[in-house]
Parts: sequence; C-alpha cells; structure tokens
Amino acid sequence: MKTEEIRRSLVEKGLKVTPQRIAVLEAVTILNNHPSADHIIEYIRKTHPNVSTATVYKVLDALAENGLIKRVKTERDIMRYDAILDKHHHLYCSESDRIEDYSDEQLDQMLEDYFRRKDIPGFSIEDVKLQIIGKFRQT
Amino acid sequence: MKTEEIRRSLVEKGLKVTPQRIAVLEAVTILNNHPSADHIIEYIRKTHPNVSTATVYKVLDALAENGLIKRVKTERDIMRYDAILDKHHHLYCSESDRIEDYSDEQLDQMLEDYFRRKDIPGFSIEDVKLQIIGKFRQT
DNA sequence: AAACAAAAGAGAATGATTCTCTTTTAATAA
DNA sequence: TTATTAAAAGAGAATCATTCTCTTTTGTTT
Ligand SMILES: [Mn+2]
Ligand SMILES: [Mn+2]
Ligand SMILES: [Zn+2]
Ligand SMILES: [Zn+2]
Repeated sequence: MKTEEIRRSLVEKGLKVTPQRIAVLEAVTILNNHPSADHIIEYIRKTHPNVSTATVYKVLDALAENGLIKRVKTERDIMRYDAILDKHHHLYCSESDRIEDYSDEQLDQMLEDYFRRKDIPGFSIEDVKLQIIGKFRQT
Repeated sequence: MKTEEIRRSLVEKGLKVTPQRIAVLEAVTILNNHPSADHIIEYIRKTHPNVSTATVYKVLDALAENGLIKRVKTERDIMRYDAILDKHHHLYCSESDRIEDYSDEQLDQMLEDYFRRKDIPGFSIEDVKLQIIGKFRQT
C-alpha cells in the first residue's frame, strides 16, 4: 500500500491524515506477519522516534474501527493486527507466535452452506471463525 | 461432580487432594457458564473465605494442565474455564459475555473429513476450533 | 491567518495474571 | 502415630499489555 493510497483511505473514512496514522498503517502492511502493537512501535520508531505508545494503540483502534485493518486474536494476552482485509483464516503455531494466513473458499462455502441449513435454536450467527492450530514443518 | 468423584480424579492425576482444589473444581462444575477466575474466587470465598487469589489461579492451571478442566478463550483479556470435557464448540454473544456450549457431531465429522482430504502445505493440523459469534434471541 | 475539534504525547493507572517468598499441609515412611 | 518432606497455599508485590487523563500540538476548515 503506497503512501498516497493510505492518505486516500484515511480521508475516505473521514479520519484526519496524520504522520502517525500513515506510519502505523504502513507498518502493519509491511510487517506482514500479523504484528503486535509492540512490533509496530519498534518498527515505527526507527523513522519516527517520538511516536507515543498510547498513540499507536489509539491509531490501531481507529484503523480497526474503520475497517482499514483487522484485529487478530491470539492465545496470548496480546493483540495482533492484519492489513489483509479479504476473508481468510489463520494457521496458529502451537509452539511459537507464528500466525500465517489461510484462505480457503471451498471451506468457507462448505461452512456457509452448513450453517444456512442448520439452525441453532435461540441463536443467530453473525460470524464463524476458524482457528487452525498446529505445527509448521521445517522453517 | 460429587466431592468423592473429584477426590478420585485428583488422585488419578497424581495431584494432592487439597480443600482448595476440591473447591475450585466444584465451583467450575457448578458455575456452569464458563466462569472466569474472578467468578470462581467470588463463589469459593462464600464457603472458603481465606482462599488466595494466586492459589485459585495456580489450581486452575494445574487442573487445566491435567485435563480436568478446559480453558475457554474469549475476545477479552479474561480466561474462562469449562468443566465439560467432551468435544464441543462455543457460541459467543457479540454483545455480552455469555458463552454457551454447542455440540455438533455432524459438523465435527464434516470438518474432520474435509481436513483429512485437504492438505495444508507445510502445516500439520492439531486442532480446529470454531468460534461461533452472534446474538442470543430473547433471554 | 485564525479557530477549533481532533489527535498526539507523557506518564500514571488499570487489571488480569504471575511471581517471589514464607508458611502450611497432604502424603508417605518410620 | 509421629516425623519427614516435597508440594501447595497464602500474602502481597510485580508484570505488562492496554487504557486513561490531562496537556499540548496539529490537521482541517473558514
Ligand atoms: Mn494481562
Ligand atoms: Mn490486561
Ligand atoms: Zn491474516
Ligand atoms: Zn463449554
């Protein structure tokens, strides 16, 4: 995502264009391994040494609220972030913090079909998330 | 789960039988709405006023490590616990902290079949968890 | 250029959980 | 039954990701 594109997407959402927001959105895009706030702060500070921790959290919130990034839940007490907005699932490593993307339209289709037919009494489904936990082979 | 049964299951796992462990395991069983550590502490203190917070956390860890209870992850920064050990999924309310059990053998079978056929390159699956998010109708 | 709401910065606060250290206790052996 | 001892409990401090509060700065609009 080029800087110009980032500017445009911020304006589009009615968000003020600030260097901090640009930097954070760039960081999440470039650090494409579902970075944590800490990762993002570390990365950003190389070029913007004075960015405050609180600002990064506030920016991440604003971006997530406005659908410019997604939050990725983990087993730990640490939120991770994702610049990929298309529907996809995640492969979680059971022995490290690695999280990889997993897109599978056939699977999504199957689940959608299944839950369209199958009614859960007293409950209306909004979203079905899959956490696929396992081990990555070799590197 | 009767107290005697609890004693037996602790012994079976090689865990010392302590009043605190019995109380916590009883609490998780009786508070059958996937209680948090806080809920459990509150409940236990009615009859065991001197139980320490740290002890409850340590007991919950020990019970979970030994498969006597299960951890239930939430969207929040709060762990919940489950005395039901059979395979089941959870329905998460998108507007409250309510979590209900959802068992669906047909679904499990479908997913198992799917992932037995479908290989994810470089990844070996250990577990597939489903988070079903939505709204409970009426109460 | 001025005005102003929104955003950033600094640092304290929060809160679930973990840690450290001391005391107690359940299990086992004598 | 009593003594031994490793494991567990208790108390309270520490941790640490995240949030909050308050002040200062800045992006956007006139
Ligand atoms: Mn925490
Ligand atoms: Mn927290
Ligand atoms: Zn992703
Ligand atoms: Zn359950």
